[in-house]
Amino acid sequence: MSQLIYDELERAILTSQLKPRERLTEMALAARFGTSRTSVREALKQLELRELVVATRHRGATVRDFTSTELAETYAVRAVLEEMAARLAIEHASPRDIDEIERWARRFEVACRREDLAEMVMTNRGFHRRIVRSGGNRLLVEMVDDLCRRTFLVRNSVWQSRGNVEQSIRVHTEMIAALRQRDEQGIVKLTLEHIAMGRELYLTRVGRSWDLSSGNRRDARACG
Amino acid sequence: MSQLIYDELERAILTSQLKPRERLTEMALAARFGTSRTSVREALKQLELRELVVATRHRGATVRDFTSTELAETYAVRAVLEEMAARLAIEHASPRDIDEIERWARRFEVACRREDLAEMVMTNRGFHRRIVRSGGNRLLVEMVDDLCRRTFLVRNSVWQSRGNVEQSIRVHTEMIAALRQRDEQGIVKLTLEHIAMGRELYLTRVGRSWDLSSGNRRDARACG
DNA sequence: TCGGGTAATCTTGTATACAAGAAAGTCGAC
DNA sequence: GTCGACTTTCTTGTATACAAGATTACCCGA
Repeated sequence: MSQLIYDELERAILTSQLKPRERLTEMALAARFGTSRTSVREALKQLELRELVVATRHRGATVRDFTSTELAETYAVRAVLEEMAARLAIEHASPRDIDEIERWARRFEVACRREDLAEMVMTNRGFHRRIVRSGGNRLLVEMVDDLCRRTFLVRNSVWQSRGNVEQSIRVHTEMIAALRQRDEQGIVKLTLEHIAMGRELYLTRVGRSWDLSSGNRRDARACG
Repeated sequence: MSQLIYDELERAILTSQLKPRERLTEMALAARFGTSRTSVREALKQLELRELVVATRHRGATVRDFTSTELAETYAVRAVLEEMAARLAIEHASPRDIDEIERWARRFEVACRREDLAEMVMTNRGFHRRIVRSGGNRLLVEMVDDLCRRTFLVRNSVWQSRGNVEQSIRVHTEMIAALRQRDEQGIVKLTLEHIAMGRELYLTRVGRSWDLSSGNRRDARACG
């Protein structure tokens, strides 16, 4: 039951139905879900450990908004882990894996044509997660997924630009081709470019709009 | 309050006072800590999300024991992240950082001389965590720490061998020297060797003693 | 002696009650 | 009118009660 509440809240946060800084009080959620505070509490605890909300004593949970520094750190680690995942996928992905990856890419395209933002977020996540999964390291799947969750606020703004959507679709296609050809260098390049696109976007959009005020503008500590 | 219970349980698990497969019932823990089930419940939930225990419906939580495959996955990811951390440390560690790293190394040596296993676990953890922290990426600190937690059962057996203890102390010393000389290749080499040592140990010790029976002996999916 | 079914027990899932502490609103004094 | 202290309200922290399900133990029969 608390898992259902967690899933619903995660979905709401990832699709920006709940926005950063928004407050989530246990009683309000309990009323909304028609349950008691106990289940809500567990769901919030889980959200807190996954860093999607931040809880403060006697003030309740608020949807987390990441600082520029924290996002930079996330992208730096993601780059390293997704590069590893890409290499593993080249080595271990079966034809069936690749077929399924391609299905996710198609679902993403459909969502793009319908301009269904929530579905775009979910299918893009499915696409990338399926690639990592094909590498065979299940821990890596969890870790990359955790990192992707942290970048939700960027992902939502990414796809308000038609150009970025087109580029995402193109990169997906090229990644599938690289997988089929077992082109390790190719997929690593695409993966790193894809992540770099997200990072650039947060620098130009998020960075400029509200994060300069936080005064926390150290370099990203990216690796290499 | 639940945080105190969490800390105590984590410590007990990491130092093998609580062994894998051992059951942790909410009521028993509540009685032991002189509190109610509520706080215990939150602590257990946190342990579960950190993967130190596994909870099954209506049966309670048991200290997790990782399969050979899961440990292999952990070491593979750790290698990649610690390599990143080592490079960042070379680039960003200040002299004060390195001094503090050295202090942790000394505390570890003292613990070794006293053969205080719990203190050895904690100071070794502190040493490595401090290196990662000196790189400046705080997310990376959390992630590496999470991974280290998963290898507790190996770490405890590592240091029952005098030779391994000596080697750990030697590697620590060499890592500090590499940091002072900003020797990137050197520290990467040491880091990867250090992790490989742990992996070899689980293969020879844990792997042979009880995990072959699980029949789950796929390759480690290590990267590169 | 072994197997199956039933009942007792154990353990978690869920709801609620009470307490404490923080935030916010209000009243009064200057 | 504004500042400050006080009171009210809001929200979480903690304990407990009840329900449901799973396991376990036990008993009976073959």
